[in-house]
Amino acid sequence: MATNLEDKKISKNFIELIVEEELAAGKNGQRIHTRFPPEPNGYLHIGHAKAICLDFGIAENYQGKCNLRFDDTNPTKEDVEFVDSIKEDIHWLGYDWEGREFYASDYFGKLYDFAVELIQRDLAYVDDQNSEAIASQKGTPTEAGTFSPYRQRTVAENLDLFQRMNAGEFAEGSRVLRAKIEMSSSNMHMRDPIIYRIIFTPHHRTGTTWKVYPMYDFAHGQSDYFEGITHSLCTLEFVPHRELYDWFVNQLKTDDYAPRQIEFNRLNLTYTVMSKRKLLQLVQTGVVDSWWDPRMPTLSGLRRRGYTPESIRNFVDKIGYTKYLALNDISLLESSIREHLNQIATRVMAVLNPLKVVITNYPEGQSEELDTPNNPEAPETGNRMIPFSREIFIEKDDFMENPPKGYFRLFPGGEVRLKSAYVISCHDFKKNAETGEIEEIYCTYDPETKSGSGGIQKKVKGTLHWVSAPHAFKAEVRLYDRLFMDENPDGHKDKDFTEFLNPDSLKIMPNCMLEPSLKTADLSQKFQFTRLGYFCLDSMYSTTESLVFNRVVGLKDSWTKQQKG
RNA sequence: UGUUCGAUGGUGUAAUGGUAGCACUGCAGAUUUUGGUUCUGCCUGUCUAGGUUCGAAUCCUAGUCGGACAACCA
Repeated sequence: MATNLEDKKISKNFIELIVEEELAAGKNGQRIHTRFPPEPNGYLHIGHAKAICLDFGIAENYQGKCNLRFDDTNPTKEDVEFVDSIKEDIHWLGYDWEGREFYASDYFGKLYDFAVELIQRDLAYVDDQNSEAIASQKGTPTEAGTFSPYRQRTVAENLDLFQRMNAGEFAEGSRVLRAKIEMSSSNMHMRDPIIYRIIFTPHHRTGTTWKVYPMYDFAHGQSDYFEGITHSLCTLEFVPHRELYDWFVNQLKTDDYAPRQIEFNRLNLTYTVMSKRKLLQLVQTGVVDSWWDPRMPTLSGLRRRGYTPESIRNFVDKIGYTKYLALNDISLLESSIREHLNQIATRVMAVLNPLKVVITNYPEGQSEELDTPNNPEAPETGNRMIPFSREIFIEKDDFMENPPKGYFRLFPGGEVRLKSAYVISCHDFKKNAETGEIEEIYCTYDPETKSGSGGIQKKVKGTLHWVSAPHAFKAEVRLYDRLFMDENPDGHKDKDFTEFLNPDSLKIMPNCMLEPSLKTADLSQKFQFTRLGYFCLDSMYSTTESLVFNRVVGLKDSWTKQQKG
């Protein structure tokens, strides 16, 4: 059968192979239906993007459907705030659920009825013990559990009690409903799992209608079943839940159809943490400014940082789906965004650490407009004019009084080309006698070397970026580095992940000088600051009066690497 | 001393019994008005031991190592 996959890539992941086998066998009438089931208790991160791409991607590639279903079975943790951000992030990534927006809470009635049915079939009972007592009877992975003293209650008594639990007659934690399965199962999840608990916190959608709420295991598979899901894709830690998932579905099903749970490896990235709890901790302790801080691996953070949805989808496609617990190198993510931004970013000039250069043979008060390409990788984007004058700024790093071997930039007696302008040579400089700091440098330019003029093709080693001092405007630029200094910050048993926080993950550069065209920059644009990296406007701190730019990622820099080397 | 899932270069991922390939990283070199891009080359791999087979990364057995599992979380 023809799939959209075939013209995209050659190799398929193990889930696609399963799907194709089932399709070939005619399972479920060759229907493919997945779901993305976030819990609305936090912001989506790039690990969720991996799941989203799989869930929606499988549907897309096999002419199927993918539902969005909020797994909102725990009102004490969930909130509408997160529902909206989750929907926004999925759309931003480029996926759509075509109106099939569901909630586990949509099924509270059906789930309650199913629980009642299980009680009637003597497959569920009300347990009056507290959580400690229940836990102690659970046994351990190597020892069987023991029966609850309430396991043999009559159907009538269970029915009455469960109804009264939901009526609010009993305190939170005083009673639970348990499935009656097998206390000696080698799978802990099968040892009479709790399926309903009493919660009085109002639910974000159903308010105070319910006093009992289903547990994940009692809601997820059944919700899949109600929605006609064929493939319920989740992460590896749910492998032991599958037996229970199937058990409930088998009690529920009336024909051949049953959803199938398949587990894949979650995303781990070097130099970052991915758990919602830890990300929340970073927000609450003020390490970052919000869930959408540009250093966060959240989709909102990556978006603010300047990552494109294309680059994230591309990255996810490259790391693949397996059952191996992998730790993916962050450099692969960085290469994905560089690859995309290299194609689409407008090349502009910005100087982060300005050093004034006076071109002593350029007439005072004169200026001119020079032609420069917007993006050499995309010639169709055309050219624009940039102003040039007697005084310009270059990067402090681009001048050295005593340069080391292999330094291609400016030094006394040396010459360089100014990008899209002229070749200049340095004949003098001013140095602060006390601090030793270079304050100003003096150069002459060669009018014959104007870029694109067809004049003298002088060969110089280096080309520098620059801005015209009287035309440039000041802006703030924020440079980001990885949040953690350890490759696997939460992979140490004896050390807390916060011990590895990088104190230099944010560097604010308040006095950058930018070329005038950047004054009208907007949030939709991506830039390459020539020779520096990729940048975009910051959506939180930028105002029309004072612009703030974020560095998405630096350019590859073999010079710095060589120096440190 | 349980159950269960897994193991292919530094990292991630292909090869579905028939030439171990790709991407990232790293290292060289070429090109370049970005020390970017692009191009070329190089480095490095089937956890171990048996077995099945003409042939094993792939199948079988045992071992080693790693993960998950004892929330009224999802």
